Amino acid sequence: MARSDTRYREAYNRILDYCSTLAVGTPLPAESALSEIAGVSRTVIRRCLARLDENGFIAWDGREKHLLAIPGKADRISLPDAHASPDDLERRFLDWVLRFDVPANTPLSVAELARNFDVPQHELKEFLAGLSRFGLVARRKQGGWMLLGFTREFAVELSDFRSVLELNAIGHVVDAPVDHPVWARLAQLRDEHIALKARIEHDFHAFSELDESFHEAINSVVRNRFVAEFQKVISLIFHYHYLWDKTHEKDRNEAAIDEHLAIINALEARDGAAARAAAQHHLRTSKTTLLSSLRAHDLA
Amino acid sequence: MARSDTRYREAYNRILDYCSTLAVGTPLPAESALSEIAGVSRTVIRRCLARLDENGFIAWDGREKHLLAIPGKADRISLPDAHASPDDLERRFLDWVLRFDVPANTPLSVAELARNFDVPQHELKEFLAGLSRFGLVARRKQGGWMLLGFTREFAVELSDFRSVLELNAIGHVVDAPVDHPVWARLAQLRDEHIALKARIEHDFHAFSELDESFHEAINSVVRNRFVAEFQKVISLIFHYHYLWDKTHEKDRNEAAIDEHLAIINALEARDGAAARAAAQHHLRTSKTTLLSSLRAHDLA
DNA sequence: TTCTATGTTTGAAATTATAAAAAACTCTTG
DNA sequence: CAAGAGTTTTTTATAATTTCAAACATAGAA
Repeated sequence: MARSDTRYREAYNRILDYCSTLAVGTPLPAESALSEIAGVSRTVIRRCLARLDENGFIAWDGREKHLLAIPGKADRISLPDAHASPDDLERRFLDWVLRFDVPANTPLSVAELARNFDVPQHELKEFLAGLSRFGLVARRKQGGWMLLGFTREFAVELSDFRSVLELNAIGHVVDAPVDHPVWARLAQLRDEHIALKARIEHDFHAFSELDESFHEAINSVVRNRFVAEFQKVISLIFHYHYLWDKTHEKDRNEAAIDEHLAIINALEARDGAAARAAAQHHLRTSKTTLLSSLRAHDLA
Repeated sequence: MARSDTRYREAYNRILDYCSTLAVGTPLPAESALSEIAGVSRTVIRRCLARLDENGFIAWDGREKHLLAIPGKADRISLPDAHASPDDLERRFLDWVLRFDVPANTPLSVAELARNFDVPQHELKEFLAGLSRFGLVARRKQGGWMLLGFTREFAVELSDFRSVLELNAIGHVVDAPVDHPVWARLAQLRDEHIALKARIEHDFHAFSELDESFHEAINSVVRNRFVAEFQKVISLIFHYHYLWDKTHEKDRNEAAIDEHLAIINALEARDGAAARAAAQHHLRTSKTTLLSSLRAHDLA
C-alpha cells in the first residue's frame, strides 16, 4: 500500500552495470556522484549500496566502499512488467471511442478503463482531466466521468476550429522564406500525390496516410504549442473517419488529391488568395465527409 | 480514512426538510421516490431512513414508514465546512503565478499548493494535468510537476493564438444577422467606451474591465467549445497583465479605447476588411504591451 | 402472473494512510 | 572549511478503506 520501488530496482541494476565496468578492489565514488550516475536521489543510492553490501559485492563502511566482486547478469533484480506507455494512451483511447463508436453521454469507469488500457488509475484520471479541456469528457456531479462524445455538434465545432487553424497555417506558408524546409516537403508531396493518382484504381487506401502528411506539413510551419496540441487530436479524429467511411472512398480520395494539388500549386505561386480559397474548399469537403461518416454510423 | 459522507449529510437534511412539509402519521414515499427528491442513490436514502428511524422521527418496517414527529431546524446534521470551489482554482492558480511572478522552470509542490489553495491533493493534480494541455506545466521525470512558466515564448505564442481566434471572431461578427444580440451589445459598449474616455483622466483603471467585456462580446459570436476553453485562459492572462503593467497606463488605455471604437465602427459599417485591419492593429498593440510588461517584471 | 418496492450484492469513486523517494539539513573528517 | 556521510523532513505515488451508485434478487400486492 504505497508507491512502487521500481525506481530503486532500476537504479540498483544501473549501479550493478556500473560496478561491472570497474576492477575488484576499486573504491566506489561518493554517494552523490553515484546518484548522478543513476539519475536518482541519494536515498535510493544508499538503499542500493546497502543491498550491494549485503550481497557481498562491496565492503561498505562510511566513506570506504570497495568493490569485492564483479557482478554478472544474474545478479540483477527483476523489474515489475513495465505497463503500457502513457504517450500512447491518447491514441488508444480515441481509437477505442471511435472504433467502437462509443455513444455520447456514456459514463466512463476509470477503474475499468485503467484495467483495459493497462495503466494505473491515477494516470487515467489525469488523462481524462486533460481531455476535459477539449470538451470531449466531463466530470459528473455524482462522481466519475462522462464521455460527452463524438456528437454532430462536436464534429462541426472541431471542423470549424480546424479550418481556423489551417487557414492561418496557409497564410504562414505563403509568407515562408524560400529556403524554408516546407517548400522541399511540398514539392515531394506533390510528386507523391501525382504518383498515387496514377495508381488510384488499386491503391486508394494509401491516401489516408498521404492526407495526414500533407496537413502536417502545412501546419508544421506554425510554431505554436497551442496549435500543436490541438493538431494531434484533430488529425487523429479525421484520420480515423477517413479510414472508416467507405462510401465512394475511391472517388473521394481522387478528388481530395486534386484539391491538395491545387493548394500546393497556389502556395508555390505564392498566391495567398488562391491558396486560401483552395484550402477553404478542401476543408469544406473534409467537413462534409466527416459529417456524412457520422450519419453513416448512426444508420448502421 | 475514506471518502467523506457529505453526500449523506446533505441528503439527510434535505429529507428532513421534506418531512417537515408533511403531517404526522403520513406514510413516506418509496425509497426510489425519495432518492429522486434528494438527488442521491437509494443506498444513501436507506442510511437516512435508518437515522430517521433511530432518532424517532419515523417508524420504519419494510415498506411501512410513517412520520412520527415533525423535525425542526435543530435536528439537522452539521456539514463539514465546504472548501473552496474547484471552478475557482484556475483563477487562483494563475493569479498566484502571475501576481508573484513565479519564474519558469519552478518545481511545483502539489502538497504545498494543495495546502495553500485549500483543496484536496488529487484535485490539484487533476487541475495540473488539465493545464499541461496548455503547455503551462509539465510532469517531471523525477516525479512531481514543473511550471514551464510564463516565458516570453509562451507569451508570444499565446498572443499569436489569440490573434488567430479573434480575427476569426471578427469575421463572424461581420456576417452576423442584424437581429443578433452582439449588435446591441456593441452599441452599448461604444457608449461605455465614449463615457470612459470622457473621464479617462481619473478613471483609467476602469478600462481593464471594459477591455474584457469588449473582447468577450466579440468572441461570444463564435459558438465553439475549443475557442471558449482557450478564451478563459487567454482573457485571464491578458487581464492581469493589463492590471500590472503600470507604465503609461493612462495613455495606453486611452489609445486602446480608440482602437476599440475603430473596430466597433468598422463592424457596424459591415466593412470586413477595415474591421480586420483595426483588430489586427489592436492585437499587435496588446501583444507589445504584454511583452513589455514581461520585460518590466524581469527588470524588477 | 406481473409489477413495484425493498433487501442484497457488487463494484467503483473519493479520500486517507503510508511506503518509497527526494530534498533539506546536520554532523564528521580529511 | 569543504566534501561527503548520516539523519530528518517533506513530498510523491499508490494501496486501503469507506461511502456511494447501481445492478440484481426477492417478496408482497394488484
